[in-house]
Amino acid sequence: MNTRDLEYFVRLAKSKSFTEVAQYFQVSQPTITYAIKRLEEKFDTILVQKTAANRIDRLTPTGNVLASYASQILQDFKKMEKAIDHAKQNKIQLGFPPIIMNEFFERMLPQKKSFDFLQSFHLVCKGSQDLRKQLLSGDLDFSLLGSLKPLEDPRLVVTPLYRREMVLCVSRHHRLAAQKEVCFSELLEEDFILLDEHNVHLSAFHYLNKFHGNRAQISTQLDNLALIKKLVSENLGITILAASALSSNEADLVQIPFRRADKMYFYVGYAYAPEVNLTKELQLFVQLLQEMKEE
Amino acid sequence: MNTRDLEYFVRLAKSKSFTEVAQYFQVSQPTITYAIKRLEEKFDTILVQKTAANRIDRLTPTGNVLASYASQILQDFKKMEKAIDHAKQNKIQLGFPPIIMNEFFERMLPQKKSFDFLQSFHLVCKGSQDLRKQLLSGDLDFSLLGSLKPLEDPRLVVTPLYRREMVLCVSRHHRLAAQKEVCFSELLEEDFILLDEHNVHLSAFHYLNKFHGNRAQISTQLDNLALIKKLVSENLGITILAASALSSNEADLVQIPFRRADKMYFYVGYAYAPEVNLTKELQLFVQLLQEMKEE
DNA sequence: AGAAATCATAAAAAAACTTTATAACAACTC
DNA sequence: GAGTTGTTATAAAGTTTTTTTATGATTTCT
Repeated sequence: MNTRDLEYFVRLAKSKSFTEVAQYFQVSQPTITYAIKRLEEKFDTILVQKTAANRIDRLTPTGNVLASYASQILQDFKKMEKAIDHAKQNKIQLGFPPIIMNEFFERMLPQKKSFDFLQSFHLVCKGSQDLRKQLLSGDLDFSLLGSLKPLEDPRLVVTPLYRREMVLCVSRHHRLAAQKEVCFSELLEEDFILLDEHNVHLSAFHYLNKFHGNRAQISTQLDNLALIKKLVSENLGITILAASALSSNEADLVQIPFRRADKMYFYVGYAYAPEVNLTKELQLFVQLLQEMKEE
Repeated sequence: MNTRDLEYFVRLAKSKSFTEVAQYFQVSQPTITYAIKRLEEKFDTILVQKTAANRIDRLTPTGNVLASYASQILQDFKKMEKAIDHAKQNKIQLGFPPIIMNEFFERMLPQKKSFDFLQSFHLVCKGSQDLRKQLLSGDLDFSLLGSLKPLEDPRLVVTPLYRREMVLCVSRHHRLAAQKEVCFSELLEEDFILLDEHNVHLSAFHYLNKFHGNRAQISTQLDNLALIKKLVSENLGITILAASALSSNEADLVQIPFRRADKMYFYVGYAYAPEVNLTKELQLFVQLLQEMKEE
């Protein structure tokens, strides 16, 4: 069976016009008519309900089923093509949320064995939401993920690793720097410097802010964690981070836990699409992650 | 692109001989040669590594990736065909483990609204292991599942509902019938009458038995829950059931909880393949299940 | 009522796929 | 080591599948 027929049909299911589909694929109109006929014959069913005037009325139940399965299958074809492209380049596409990346290198690089082995990976550094999408579309083979809720996704093979507390991060010269604990309500007048959209930090801020009546303001949003730390260390604002996102040598930064009611956790795990088979390199990497978890 | 080429390739990946594949599909040998060539051209990569003598040495990395994705996709095609067949018959294939079925009808039938609406379903009553397989192969559209561990499966959309304690079930004339609690070690000499393979009850028995040194014996295995109950009520043996599997009108049967260390739970939930879209009927059914959960 | 748009069908053309026939080569066999 | 067998590749012919062109039937719009 030819997948082109499925492409025609999936488009038809949306556009509801044979002519439009033909134009879209730059083929003649009978091409579409015959393609649908072929499918109807193959599955021995009527897929499209027509009006008296031979216009498309709507899809039959079987048509709906076919449309939903076929569009999934076509996506899987694209995924497959991407996976083959990755294999050609001999590099595994590996996703890494920025905050986790920090922790990973902080901990792993001293052991240096992680260095050479990262050569077989191409690192993609993005927010967890984007990473998840890219896992599903096949752009990534494997990814670390962070979330404010325990990780799960029925479409992926997800393994949780550990969780870290979300903490307030301020300059050591900040008025709150000496506090043992902090409540979000004490921060309503502060300048928040946060990672931009798609990142968990922003969600954590919004969640706490909503809880406290949306009275706090974001002053700056950046896409660069290092820069945020720089700004905070110069006391130009404060930020919210996972406890692990701070390196030991950042003496100008102070992290303060939130009070009970405002405590949030950052859940870290890894995920991959069920079709992906873990290469030796990935298996090694998973082992490394597991070791990291146990520390 | 023609899926036949993928079928040829997937077979080739296993058999490692062009000739064998050709014989298997009852086509001439050059057909296979050309099919592989087409794929190699399409993906612009070499899929099969040959020896000097043009024999197959092994698959290249891209070949491996293609083989793994392609076989998944071919399975998905079969799934799609089955789903279309179900839609043709206008019946949703619904899986039901026998013990859950009992609880469901016990609770739902008095409300009678569940009756007419079951007409849109074709019920398949099997052990949860089989049901899970059939969900994956597309033979089932939706299924209830039971398990001794909290339900999960990355390949399915799984929703947990509730759990029930596994209990010992004996006749009211049985020597233990008056006991408030029982330890598996007290049962080593008993005649166990259990559901046959693929059922959770058997696993529960094996688990407890192993824990207690495999000293107990199964006397009878049947595939019919009603018959088991009948035999137990006539004191011909004892069995292990989920607490919910007993109806209120079965006065001859007594259920006894296990002692702490021997306690096991039966987790109940429902699952479906991610491609399935829930019809109105299924949505209603899910609602019913959720209500059942809350009681 | 005429023009424009939609889909269906038949016949021809083009493209894709398979077969037949044969060649090349290595691996056995005696 | 010459002959036989088993393997895959290639070219050319043949077959099947898909697309196009051309056209007709019907409806909708103006």
